[in-house]
Amino acid sequence: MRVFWEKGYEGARMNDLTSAMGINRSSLYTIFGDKEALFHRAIQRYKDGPVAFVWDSVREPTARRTVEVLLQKAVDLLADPRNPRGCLSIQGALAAGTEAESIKEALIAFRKNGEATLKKRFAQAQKEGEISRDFHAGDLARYILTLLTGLGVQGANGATKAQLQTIVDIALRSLPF
Amino acid sequence: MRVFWEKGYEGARMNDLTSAMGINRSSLYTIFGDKEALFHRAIQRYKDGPVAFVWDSVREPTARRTVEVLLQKAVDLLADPRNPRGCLSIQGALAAGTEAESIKEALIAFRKNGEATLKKRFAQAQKEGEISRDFHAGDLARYILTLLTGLGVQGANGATKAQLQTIVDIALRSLPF
DNA sequence: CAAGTTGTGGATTATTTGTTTCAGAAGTGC
DNA sequence: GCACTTCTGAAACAAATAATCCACAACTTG
Repeated sequence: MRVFWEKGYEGARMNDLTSAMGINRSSLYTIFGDKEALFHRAIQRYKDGPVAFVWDSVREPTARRTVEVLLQKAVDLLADPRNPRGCLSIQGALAAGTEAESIKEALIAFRKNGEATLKKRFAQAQKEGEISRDFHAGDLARYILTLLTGLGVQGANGATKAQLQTIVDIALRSLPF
Repeated sequence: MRVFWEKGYEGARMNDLTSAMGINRSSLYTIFGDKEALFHRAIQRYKDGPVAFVWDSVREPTARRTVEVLLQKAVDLLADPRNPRGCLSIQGALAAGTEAESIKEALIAFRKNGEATLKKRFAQAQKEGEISRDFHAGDLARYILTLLTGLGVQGANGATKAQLQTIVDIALRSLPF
């Protein structure tokens, strides 16, 4: 997961993967099948681990709090020096070679999944009266996800934690609802 | 430019490039040198053409108007069916293979350039009293650029023009200044 | 038309990629 | 201690890559 996170799908060479895992090339193939299968496992691990907060955040008592937690944890993740820079779902999507189309689709689906989860949370907030019904819940979700992915690219560019924090502060101060 | 835009740096094979340009492989090498040199020419063309509006927008009479024009033209560009999806500077940057480091740096520099231009515009707006001095001009520029790159990823994901438009509408309605 | 420049196609090189194979070492369970 | 599974290391493979070379055609220019 960490290697794919750092180098993207095509950027990660089998040598990088085996040496990072501390196992032999032969073993890797008998255990995981091939590179693509391994990558899908890595995405799953990424979703269950480092970015689980995206799916957890919707359990906050208010939609506003959800967004606050979401963006704050994104800053923490992106600025943690123990992690590769940026976001696996963006870093990996570059897989542009026509053959890697399925990789790209898996990552887009991954992001759409997060978007849908957020949309549901906003719809609930509208039922509860926290958010005006003038908005479409899906639009709000897409807006927040745009901020989130933009933040990911900024992190990959080498933005400092303070800079990421300021971006989030500005975004939160001017939340549309 | 169009091929790199669509497939990224490593995703673009020499065959794609020669057939898109309608010239021979030999000719390409004698004219441009190698793939990397060609890519730098493509970036320049991208900056002078499709995304020139980023550097033009700062000439709008107000900072608010600058941001409005910037984001609006981004939507137009990303939704134009004649263009590849997404943004060359993002699509290409994920070229992560260690050898392509110089490519990544060139694209980061490209984006930082846009950020600096925007920062200058915001600083001027502060001098003129349009924007409160409570902000740092650089922070605002980074915030807008975060939105812009996020928009680029949304476009690459296949968002429709209406969806992109709505994101921008929300962002503009809740501009921090 | 003739001389010289420029582009062409095809073959070729060296390198790198993901993947497979296989004999043998290391470990495990009875 | 012996059968059996699991892992290892190294070699090898086919495919694809960027890049080079060269003889020949096409064109431009005087």
